[in-house]
Amino acid sequence: MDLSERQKKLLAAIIERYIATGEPVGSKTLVDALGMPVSPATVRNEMAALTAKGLLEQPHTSAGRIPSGAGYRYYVDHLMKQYDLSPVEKRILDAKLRTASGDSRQVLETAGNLLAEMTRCAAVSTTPSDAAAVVRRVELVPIGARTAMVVVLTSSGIIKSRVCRTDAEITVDMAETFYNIVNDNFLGKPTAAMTVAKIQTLAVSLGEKTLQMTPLLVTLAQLAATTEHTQMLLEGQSNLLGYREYAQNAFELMDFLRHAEPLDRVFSEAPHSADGKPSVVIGKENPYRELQNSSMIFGKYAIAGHESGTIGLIGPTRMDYARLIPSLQYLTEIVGKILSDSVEE
Amino acid sequence: MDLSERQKKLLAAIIERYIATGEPVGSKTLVDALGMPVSPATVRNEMAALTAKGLLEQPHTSAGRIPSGAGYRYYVDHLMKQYDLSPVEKRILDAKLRTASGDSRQVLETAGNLLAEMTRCAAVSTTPSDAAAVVRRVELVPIGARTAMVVVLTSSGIIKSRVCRTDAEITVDMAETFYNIVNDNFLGKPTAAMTVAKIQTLAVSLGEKTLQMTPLLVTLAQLAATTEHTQMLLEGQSNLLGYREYAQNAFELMDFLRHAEPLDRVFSEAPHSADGKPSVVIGKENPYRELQNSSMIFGKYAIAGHESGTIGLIGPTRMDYARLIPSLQYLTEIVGKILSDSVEE
DNA sequence: GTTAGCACTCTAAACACTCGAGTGCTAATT
DNA sequence: AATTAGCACTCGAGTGTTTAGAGTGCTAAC
Repeated sequence: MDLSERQKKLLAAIIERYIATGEPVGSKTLVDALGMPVSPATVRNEMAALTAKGLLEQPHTSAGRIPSGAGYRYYVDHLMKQYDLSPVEKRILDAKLRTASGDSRQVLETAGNLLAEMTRCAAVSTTPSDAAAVVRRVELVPIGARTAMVVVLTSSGIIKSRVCRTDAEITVDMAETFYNIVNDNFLGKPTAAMTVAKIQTLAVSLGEKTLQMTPLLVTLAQLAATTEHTQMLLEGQSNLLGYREYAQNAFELMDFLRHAEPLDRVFSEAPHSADGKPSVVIGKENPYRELQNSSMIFGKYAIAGHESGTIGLIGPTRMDYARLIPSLQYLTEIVGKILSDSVEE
Repeated sequence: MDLSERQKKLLAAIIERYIATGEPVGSKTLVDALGMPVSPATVRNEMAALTAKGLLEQPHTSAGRIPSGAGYRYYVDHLMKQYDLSPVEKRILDAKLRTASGDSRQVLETAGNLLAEMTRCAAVSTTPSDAAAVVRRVELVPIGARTAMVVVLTSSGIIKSRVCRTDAEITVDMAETFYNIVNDNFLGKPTAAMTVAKIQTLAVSLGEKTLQMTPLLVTLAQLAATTEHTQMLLEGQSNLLGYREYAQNAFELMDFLRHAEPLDRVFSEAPHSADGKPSVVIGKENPYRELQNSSMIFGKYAIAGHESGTIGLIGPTRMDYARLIPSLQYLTEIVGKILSDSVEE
């Protein structure tokens, strides 16, 4: 698909104007607003050509043009000039995220909130996960006579903890047995191996002594499960209501977003550029019907060098790609950096 | 306000029908649907009487009646027959909540989700808090050479933890100093006393040795802060989009809900019945304009006997009070019970 | 006290009409 | 050969009018 220089300029102008206003762009408006050194008629001819190539669409005969999916795609791939965040904005983001640091979920939550606020889109993110992770450390923190906190640390730096209540009192002896069981059976093994089933067979084979501590072990298994099963976080969905294009089917989309599971699949199925650049999925390119008049931008964040989770944006197809892509990219970077901090080098 | 038996019956019928259909109820429809042993004309007379008393309203002269705020209020206070959850439903709720147990936030989140799902309303909840809480225990869990997890337990049973990274290596000696500082200064004191400012003056007075551990102490202060500042959780806001009455101003309401702070105030300001029954705020009774065509039902849950947080429902004024009130009540009870489990007796 | 009957009211839907932004084509201009 | 002015045409959004129907209030009869 080759376009003349003028066509490129025009296409970019049309798309940018449509993104800004949300209304079909007509030839006259375009010439007036952009001060192009040509007449509306010329512009009309070019627009007809671009329409023929499938880059523009006409809602009806006597309306202006709006970009087609292919139009956006061409724009994103070839025309768009990305607008990076200013150093000041970056510093503000940094600061806000740092204060949330500590719990990965909280970092992602604030990241999502910031992103939603900045972009007026819905922000989605998945908590870190690493299927190949290995159990690196388990700790039992006494809280009360019959309550303890179980802490798991994996090789990929994920830390999870949960409070657990046992039927019997937790003695030093019992804690020791717990550590022994853990050391013998789970340390250095993949988290996936630490299942409830495995623990039950273990409890049987070890006999009476372990009976009182099954709650502890079960909690451990549950924690292991959460390190694998990634959670989805969704922020700022209400932003979408501000856009004309969602006036009718807002409910459908929101309902879709609320059921995290398919979204999770969207991310893993979608093509993602290898080089750390965010991926863009535009309108109909999307496999799910509910998302076909939306676009998504998403990128992976890496903890200690491993791609661990995704942060994404969902908004109308006429989103401001030129600004949002760099914003998202910066955020994935900084989130990765912050989350890596809790992993030992 | 005294009504005849027939008027009561009629009012209840009108409200219930309006709740179900969302459309103004006319005299004929009412007689047909309810098989009342009177004619539409009689019903009309009674309706006129109820309108005169301010319990019903007419959108326009030739439409049916809809309940007024006062009408709902009368219904909720005097007419409504509450529908409890069935034992089966209760058991299902129980089970689902139990699996989330461990982290109070997670319990509330699932509770909110379940509530939203069941009621098709938005569910709000606040994490437990207790201003009078005292620091009962602090633990430092080693994670790596320079990473540790700080755990705080308060007298009201709130447990919070966060991972912290220090500049220097964490030695046994250092941990001991940390415990000493904590024991001497914070244990048994209110969480509110454990502020960053306090910690800084402390660090100065104790000199060099504590310098390396300020990150740990700061984390501690942050944790203390989170035990006081309650968080708001909001689930199922998209449910609201399903109702006709929110067609236009959905955005306004959602935006209001998203900014948790005022909602927090709503809960604390609103009158709450003393006896553990949920409170109901109907339409215009609400102090905030954005909520004035919504109703709220909310109740407090208690951890170990102390009222600790709120769970609430927000929906259109024509919500199904008869079912939602008992559902909410049951949920506050069970959430309180589950959260109390992690507190020692 | 209840009910049938009837005139009255108001909304929502259907329809006709106008206005204007925008188009595509053709012929003139550079 | 590319550009542009001119012009007839299209279509949607907005406006006024009409009509059907649901629902009401009132009166007089039961």
